[in-house]
Amino acid sequence: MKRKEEVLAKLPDLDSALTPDEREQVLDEMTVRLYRKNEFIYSEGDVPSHMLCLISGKVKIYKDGVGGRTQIVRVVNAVEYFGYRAAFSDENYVTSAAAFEPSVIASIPINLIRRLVLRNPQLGWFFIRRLAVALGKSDARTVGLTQKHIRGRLAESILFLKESYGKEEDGQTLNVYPTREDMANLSNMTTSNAIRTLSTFVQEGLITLDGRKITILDEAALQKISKMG
Amino acid sequence: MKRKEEVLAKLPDLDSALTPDEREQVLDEMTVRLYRKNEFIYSEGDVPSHMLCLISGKVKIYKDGVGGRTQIVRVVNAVEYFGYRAAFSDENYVTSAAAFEPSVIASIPINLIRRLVLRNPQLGWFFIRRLAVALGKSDARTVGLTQKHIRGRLAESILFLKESYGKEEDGQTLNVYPTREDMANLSNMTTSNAIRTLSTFVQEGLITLDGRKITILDEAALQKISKMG
DNA sequence: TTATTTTTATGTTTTACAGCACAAAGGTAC
DNA sequence: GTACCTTTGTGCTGTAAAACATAAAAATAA
Repeated sequence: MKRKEEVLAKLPDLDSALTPDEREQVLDEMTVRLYRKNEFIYSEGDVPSHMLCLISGKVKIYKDGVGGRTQIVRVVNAVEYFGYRAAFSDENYVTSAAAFEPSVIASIPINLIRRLVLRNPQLGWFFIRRLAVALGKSDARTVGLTQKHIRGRLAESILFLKESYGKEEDGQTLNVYPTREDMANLSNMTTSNAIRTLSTFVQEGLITLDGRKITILDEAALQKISKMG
Repeated sequence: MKRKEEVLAKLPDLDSALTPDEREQVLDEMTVRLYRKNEFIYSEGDVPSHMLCLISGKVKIYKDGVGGRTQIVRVVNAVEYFGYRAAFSDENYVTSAAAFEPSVIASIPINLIRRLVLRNPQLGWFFIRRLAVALGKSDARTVGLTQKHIRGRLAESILFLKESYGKEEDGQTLNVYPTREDMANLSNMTTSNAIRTLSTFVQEGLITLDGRKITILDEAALQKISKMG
C-alpha cells in the first residue's frame, strides 16, 4: 500500500481530482506490476477494463496490419497515461501495447475514471487536452508515413524518438534502444531497408550507431531530410 | 436571430449545457454563414479562434504534404462539430478545411466553449468521446493507408465515404460526389491511379460510375479487397 | 454561342522499395 | 563449453505505383 501511495503521488492530475473517499477507493482498486521487456500489456480486440499509467520504463502502442507487418502508432514515456482511448469511445482495443524495456505500470478501473471525469471538469479537460494532442500527432504521422520517401520516414522516426524519450547525458544519444525491426515498424518500411538506410545515415555523418544506441550528430540535417521527404 | 435559435436547437449536446445567461451569450457571439463549394474554411497555420459546426453540407479536413500532394484525413457530415482539436491542444491548425459542397457553418468562440467545458462535465465527456473516436479512426487510417495496396486503399476510401455520408434512396449510391482527385487524396495515390483503379472496379462489377456518382454493386467484395490489402 | 480551363481517361516509362536469399554476428539456453 | 535462435548486414530481382505524356470530355467563363 505504501508503494501505491507513492505511485498515486506521481499522478497529480488524477490525485488532485479525488475526494478522500475516492482516494481510498483508487488505492484499493489500483494494481501495480512490473512488465518484462517485450511483454504484452494488452492486445487488439481485448476489452479495455482499466486505464494504465506507465510509472517507469517505455511502452510501444502498435497495430498489426496486412501481411504480418506492424506499425508503431505511438510510444509512451513515464509518467504518462495510456490505454484509455478505447474505453472512452466504448470500443475494444484496436491497438496492442508492449514494453520496450522493463516497465512498471499501474492499472486503475476505467469505470472509476469515468465516474471521476463526469464529476470533475478539470480532469475531463486534462483528458481532452491529451486526446487532442494525440490526434494532431496521429494526423501528422499519417501524412508523414504515406507521403515521405524512405529516408524522410526514417529521419522522422529518429526525431520522433528524440521528442518522445529525449537524450542521454551526452545530449546526443537517444535515450531508447530500439531494434532495427522497431525502427522499421516506426517508419513503415522493411527491416532490411531500415538497416540499409541507417547505414547510409552513418556514412553521411548524420548519426553513429553502437549496437542499438543511436547518436545524433547532425540534427539539422535530419530535420531537413525529414521535412523534404 | 431566429435563424441562430434554430441552429442552436440542432446542437443538443451544447444547448443542454447552457444556463439561460450563457445561451444568450452563445446566440450573441455565434455567427452563421454559407460557404460555397470548394471554399476554404480554415488553413494550416491559422490560429483557431472558433469552434465550427457544420449545419448542412459536407466538409473535408486535409493536410498538404510534400511535393504538392494532399491527404484528406477526415470528413465532416452535418450536424457535427469540427475545428476544435487545435484549440483544445493550444496549437495553430495543422490541417486545412474546405467545403465539398455548399455548406452552412456556425462559428462559436472557442473561449466560450472552453469555459463551458470547464463547468459542465457532461459537455467535457461529449468532447472526450468525440476525440477518442477520431483518434481510433486516425490510427486505423494510418495503417490502412501505409500497408494496403492501391486497390485495398481505394476500396477502403469508398467504404469510408459510405460510412461517413451514407447512401442515397436507392440504397447503393454514395451520398457524396467526390472528384477523382478527391478519391486520390483520400486514398494516398495519384489521380491517374484513382481513375484507373475505379475503372477496373467497374469492369469487375464492384461499382458503377456516372460522372462523380459512385454506386456500390458488391459491397462484400469491396470489404474483402479493403481488408486483404 | 465560342473559348478556356478543369477533369477524366489511357498508354508508356521509370524507379523506389518490397521480397527474397544468404551470411555473419550477437544473444540465449542447455 | 556447444548448440540454437535472433538480430544485423548486404546483394540481387521483381514489381507496384509514381511520373510523364497526350488527348478527349466536361465544366465554366466570356
